[in-house]
Amino acid sequence: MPPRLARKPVNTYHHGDLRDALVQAALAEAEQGGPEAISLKALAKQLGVSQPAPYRHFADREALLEAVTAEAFRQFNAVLRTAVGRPSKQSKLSRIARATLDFGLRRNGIYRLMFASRTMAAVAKGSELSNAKMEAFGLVLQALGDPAPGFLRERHALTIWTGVHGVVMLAEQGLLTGEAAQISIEELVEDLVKQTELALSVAIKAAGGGVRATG
Amino acid sequence: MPPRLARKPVNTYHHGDLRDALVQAALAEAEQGGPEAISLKALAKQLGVSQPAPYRHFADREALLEAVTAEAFRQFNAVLRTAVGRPSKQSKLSRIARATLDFGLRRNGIYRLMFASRTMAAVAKGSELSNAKMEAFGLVLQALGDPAPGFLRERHALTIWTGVHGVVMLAEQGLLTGEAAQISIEELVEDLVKQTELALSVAIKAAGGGVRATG
DNA sequence: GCCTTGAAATTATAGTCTATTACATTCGCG
DNA sequence: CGCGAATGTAATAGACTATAATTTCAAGGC
Repeated sequence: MPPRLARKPVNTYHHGDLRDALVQAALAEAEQGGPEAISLKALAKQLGVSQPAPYRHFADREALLEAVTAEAFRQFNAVLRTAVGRPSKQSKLSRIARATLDFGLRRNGIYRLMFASRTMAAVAKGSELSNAKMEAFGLVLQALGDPAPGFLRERHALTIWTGVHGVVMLAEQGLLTGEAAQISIEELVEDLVKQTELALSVAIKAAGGGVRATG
Repeated sequence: MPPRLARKPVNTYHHGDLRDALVQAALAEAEQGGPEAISLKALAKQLGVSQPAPYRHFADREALLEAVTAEAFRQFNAVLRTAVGRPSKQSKLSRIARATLDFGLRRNGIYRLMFASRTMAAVAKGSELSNAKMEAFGLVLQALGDPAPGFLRERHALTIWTGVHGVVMLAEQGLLTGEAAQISIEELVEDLVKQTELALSVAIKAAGGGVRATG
């Protein structure tokens, strides 16, 4: 008397949802060992299918990596949205910077998949992946708040984003620990945020006293 | 009448300097396709030796990558030293930031080898590689000039370094081009430099008006 | 000058991974 | 029900890392 499973008909020839299972399993692998830890063969074995089965769903390893990266961006964006939405005494910019830092350090394998692998470079815009990427940037833009004119906001969004990105990557390399850095990573990011906010306010004033929110 | 070659006895069973040849050839490969483009087998073929020959000189692929990375850092440091030393109207900080950006974009495969691969993570300090890495940071520190007390210099050296690093990595991902960025990469770095210099001068004043150079 | 010795290569081979081809099975729609 | 598309398997080829056993060569002691 096999319990009627609404989905996932166990013990069938067909897996049921191999494509999604592959993406999820690969994401778990990447979380541990980064992009290079993803092996189609190992994933197939782990999921109990034959070794070439994944090729039914992905043209090659790169195609799987792309799908995994898109999923990673979706999770990242969810984290950013939470950070932006949560009420706090800190500025939105500070919250989003901290959230990015946290994600980048805790889930570094995935972070590297997203930002430091060759996979992203060859991606067509308009693709699932490209869109997810753009959304992430949009969230940072949004975090800078309304008071600045568009081009200033963008400029400073880029500054903060690249800064945090650099902190994450160098921290993972061990370049920010040990005797080289008496300053903590968190302090460094906080510095970054303050610098950006300072520079933004200066720029706004310079742009002519009474600039209003432009959207 | 074969021309007497001081070294490199062509056509001998022993290559002569396979180790160094491997490092140089691997560096060339990495320059094109990044760390993952380095294949011991391909290098052996290219250099005209048998496939396992490289293992006489490197325990495994990772050991070669480490040696290559060390060499890459030596070249990078030479570039930085040149940038610092060259007389210019721009600040040292600006020059070193631009030099890093230029290196990171032009020789991105190598840059990724140095800063965005897993190789660096497991490196013992005191090693050839670790030392080369530390020297690079020292040069950035030095670029911030004398007027700041040590801890402030370090703080801002980290800020500028992480910022430029982030710009390079995101630019390579295509995240700073297209409609997303109406600002040029060079402008972004210049912004970064100015922000850092501004923040540093503010910090120095805050630290108590008449702070002298402390070395 | 020979002869030992060790470094630096070589051939042979095992094992992992990506990827393709040809064949088998199942789902689902008419 | 039955047929075609989707999804899976088995078999196989080819690239790469790595190890083991063997061969070549240069060089120094006697």
